[in-house]
Amino acid sequence: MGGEGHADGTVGKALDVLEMVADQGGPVRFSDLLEISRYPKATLYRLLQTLVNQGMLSQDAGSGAYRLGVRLVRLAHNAWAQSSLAPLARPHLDALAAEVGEAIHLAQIDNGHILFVDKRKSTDMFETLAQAGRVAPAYCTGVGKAILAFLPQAARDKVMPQQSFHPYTPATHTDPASLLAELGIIRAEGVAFDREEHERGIISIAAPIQLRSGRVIGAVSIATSTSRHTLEELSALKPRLLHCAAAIGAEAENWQFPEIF
Amino acid sequence: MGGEGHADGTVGKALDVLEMVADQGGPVRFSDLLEISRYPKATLYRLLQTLVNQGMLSQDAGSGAYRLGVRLVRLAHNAWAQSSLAPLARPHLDALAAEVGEAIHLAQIDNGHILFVDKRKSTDMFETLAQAGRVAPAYCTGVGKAILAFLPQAARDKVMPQQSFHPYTPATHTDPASLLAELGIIRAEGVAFDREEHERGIISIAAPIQLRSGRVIGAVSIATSTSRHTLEELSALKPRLLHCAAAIGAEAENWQFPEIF
DNA sequence: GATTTGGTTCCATTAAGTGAAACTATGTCT
DNA sequence: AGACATAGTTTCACTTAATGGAACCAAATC
Repeated sequence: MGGEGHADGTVGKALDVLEMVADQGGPVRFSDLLEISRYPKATLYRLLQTLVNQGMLSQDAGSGAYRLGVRLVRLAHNAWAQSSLAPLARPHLDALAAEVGEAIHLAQIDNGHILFVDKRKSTDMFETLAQAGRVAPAYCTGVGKAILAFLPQAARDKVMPQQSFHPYTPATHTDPASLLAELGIIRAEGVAFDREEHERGIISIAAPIQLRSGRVIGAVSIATSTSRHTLEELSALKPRLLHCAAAIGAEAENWQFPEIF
Repeated sequence: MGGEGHADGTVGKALDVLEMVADQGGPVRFSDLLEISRYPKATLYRLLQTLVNQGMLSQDAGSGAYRLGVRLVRLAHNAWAQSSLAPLARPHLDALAAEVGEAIHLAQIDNGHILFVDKRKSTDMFETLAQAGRVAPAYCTGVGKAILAFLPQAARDKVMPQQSFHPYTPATHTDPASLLAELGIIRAEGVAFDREEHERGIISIAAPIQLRSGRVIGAVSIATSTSRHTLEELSALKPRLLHCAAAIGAEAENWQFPEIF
């Protein structure tokens, strides 16, 4: 089983194409996609047609270029509301943000990558890479490491090979061994630090959000810049952060099944 | 109630199922979906499996209930950034919001319904139904009517039958004829008013965002509550609103094809 | 211990997706 | 203008994948 291609059936292929368009980050022409994908011309063409038909993609009138359709925005609104812990964590993040006055991030893991589902920004003075809906690598972010550390062995084994270990900064982990070593420490301490591993000058302290069963369902972090605070100063916020994470976890507990009728 | 139905191929069906889950607004069990959908058991089962596999749905560990997957949030982030006019309109909305101090909405039309793609809220004192990503009917919102009014005949004919004309308030249009009549007035005036047609106590003034070619690509509105302002007061903001809409339209003009590399 | 309810798997049937190649529409070079 | 490439669309014999009725299994419920 290779690195990628678990495209089950036609639906898988269609979604694969959708993802390709998403990755391009802008309008893509047919021939560009043809080059990137391994699908033959006609097949790709039909898949695109179908996706456009379905409103998942929209086609530029003039150029014929493809971009993601607005239907996705609508679906995601629902997804965010019903599937992420964002709505539930909201008040807790607000409280934490008000108290510490720094940027707060809420993240979940998605297929080996970190997905930011909500955030509060301290001030627009500096801008972290992260925004709600954005993705980031797990191995070099506070939230990522916090989640990885508390993942059950099996899940971690599945996720580790998905990490690229690209050295964003001199402080970035560049191999599984050193990361695993740190994960051990994180398990012991209960929080993870990002020591400018993803972005130079940006540091954070992160805590996993867990259910009583121990299952990790996400992470919260307090992020700041080195010009504003030191790691030690962040460290001082540990109790407050853990409290917030615990509060969110507790609330997630009795939420399993919002009974519909 | 169905209507709908133009499910092309397997992909269409899968997306149809996805939408069904989205509509439920929460975890759904297999049998619930089985009841709602016209698909046979085995077929529905496989479709769900595929979607879960693909991360478009996630399945609750304990109950086996389905909900929308986080992958959607990720995709939507891209969709929002690349396919809506939100990023481009951002500074203009900020400016307008700062100036008028009321709630600003930016919307596009999607399959006959209004999709809010961005907003600025005046104060959290009152909460409009609208939020980024949310949908609302076209026939009873300011932005909706502004867009409908300037749509080319053919497009409008396609969209009108999709309106439900549900009477949210006493002021809501309840038939195509009265709506069409107002659309004429809106075309003449250049702006649309929401006179508590969707939500009691909420009024707005909306302007279409158009390209030089005349094509409508969205609408901006200034919304407020009747307790804060009258329609006449809103009317006074018309020049400022039109200016904002024009500015966004002008910017959208030279944006057609952001040249990728 | 028997029966219902909710979910999963089988497998012959059939429909749907496939893709090489032919075709059309649009530039672009000489 | 004619020739030539380039980008996108359609065709059609072929192959694969989706279908769904029915059987099956598991866990609640009688």
